Amino acid sequence: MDAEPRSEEPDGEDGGRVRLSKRAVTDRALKLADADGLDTLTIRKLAQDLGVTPMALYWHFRSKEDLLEGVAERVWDEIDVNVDPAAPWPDQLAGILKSLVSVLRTHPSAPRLVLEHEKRNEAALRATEITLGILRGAGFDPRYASEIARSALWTGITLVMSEPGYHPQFSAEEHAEKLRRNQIELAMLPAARYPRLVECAAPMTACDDPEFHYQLGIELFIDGVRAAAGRVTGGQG
Amino acid sequence: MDAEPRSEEPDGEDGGRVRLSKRAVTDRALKLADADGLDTLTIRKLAQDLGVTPMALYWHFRSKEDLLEGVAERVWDEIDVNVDPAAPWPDQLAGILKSLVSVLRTHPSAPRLVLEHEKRNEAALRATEITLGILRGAGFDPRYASEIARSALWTGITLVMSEPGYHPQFSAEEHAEKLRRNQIELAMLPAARYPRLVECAAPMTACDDPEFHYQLGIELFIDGVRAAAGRVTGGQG
DNA sequence: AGCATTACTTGTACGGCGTATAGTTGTCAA
DNA sequence: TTGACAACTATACGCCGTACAAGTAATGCT
Repeated sequence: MDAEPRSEEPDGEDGGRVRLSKRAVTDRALKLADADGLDTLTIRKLAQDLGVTPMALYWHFRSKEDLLEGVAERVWDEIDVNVDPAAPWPDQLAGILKSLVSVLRTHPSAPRLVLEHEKRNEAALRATEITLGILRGAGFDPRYASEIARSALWTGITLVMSEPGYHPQFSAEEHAEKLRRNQIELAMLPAARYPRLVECAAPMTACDDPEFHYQLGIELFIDGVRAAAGRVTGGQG
Repeated sequence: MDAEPRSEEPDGEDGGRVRLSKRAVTDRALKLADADGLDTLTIRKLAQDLGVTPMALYWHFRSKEDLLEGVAERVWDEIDVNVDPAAPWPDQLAGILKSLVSVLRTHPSAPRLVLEHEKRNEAALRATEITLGILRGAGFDPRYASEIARSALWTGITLVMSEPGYHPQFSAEEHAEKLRRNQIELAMLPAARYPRLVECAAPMTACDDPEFHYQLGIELFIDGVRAAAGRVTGGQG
């Protein structure tokens, strides 16, 4: 069940047949998912890409679900949870969030992977532990700390997914086309009934400045937590 | 393409054959999805449930995607966007959010439906218009208003999806079992390395008081927006 | 009344999916 | 040389969405 090859050094030669490994498979899977979209990733396609039979993957993984969990774990691994423990807690919290967001942004498929395959793994546990530590240090009790830690994770995920025009499955041209149509669609709405939508047609659909989007999103969250802290703790725990 | 039966009154008799309609199909689809989980909903199953051949549904919908969009629209329709225009804007915003959350909570499949099928429809447009109106009234410029309106929608969706133990596809018993295992798993972690997780094992996994979850989530968001308002507007626009 | 048209529904089939099961090969210790 | 075992292949099954074509009941026109 848990078998893994003990041959440590498969070479990089393209010609020579290379044994598969869990890592090799998840790497390739993530690359394919990022390139073509998560739900066009099939076992058969991945196997072909790796030059093996579909069933070969089932030696390394129990199921497709198991495989995707492996990919999600790979993503978690990339998240850097080191923060300056001397900094004020809101800055520490923001630091973790930024780190999360930056990883999710580099892998278009990552948000859905993390969202849909929430099996616990080492890296995820460590990130949660650190986040909880920051919040407990800020004076929140376990109940609040848990709620807010969960909220932080979801904030990071949805920040990336809600970036206007986030549609990993589409090419750049399709994407631009979609944007144009959406903008026109909104702008052409009857201004009498939808004055705000017409007025906001551009910023509702486009995202000329992603940094604004992410900075505002993180600020919104941190300020919310800060307000909660003021309400339920004695101040700077 | 846009055909719809004009016979207005299919009776409620179980014995008599009743013509299908877009509404009848989406109703049944939502009911099935809520009961058994969104991704066990197949065209064949839905058709059997309605007592017709799978292909019968393709008279009313171009594709499964089209059908699901119809279901999502149905969900949007249920959201009540009436708020007291005399109330302070944070209360108005919270009102909309609560209405959104309450609908999503009554339909376990709704969050994913709304999230994954974001085609614009009448009801969604109206909700967005009103939200934008509140934010513009609060003094936010179109860019901020757009960002925050989007953020409000995502906050509502993720609030419901992040309620501990939200797993619509599982039965009550499976659900309880899962919770128990998760809690034990966390509580049994090495306390030296994961002190916070061990300490928060219960509130991280269970949700004895859903109201706390939702109230805190909404507060977090509203307070964040309030802080942003203080920063970028001249106060209570 | 007769008939074409429209509105639905069925029947059949195709290609693709995840994966169960069983068989084949390469590697290496004894 | 042999045999055990890890790593993979071959084949097949039962799902899925849906294209295509044929069938049937109700409706509107003459």
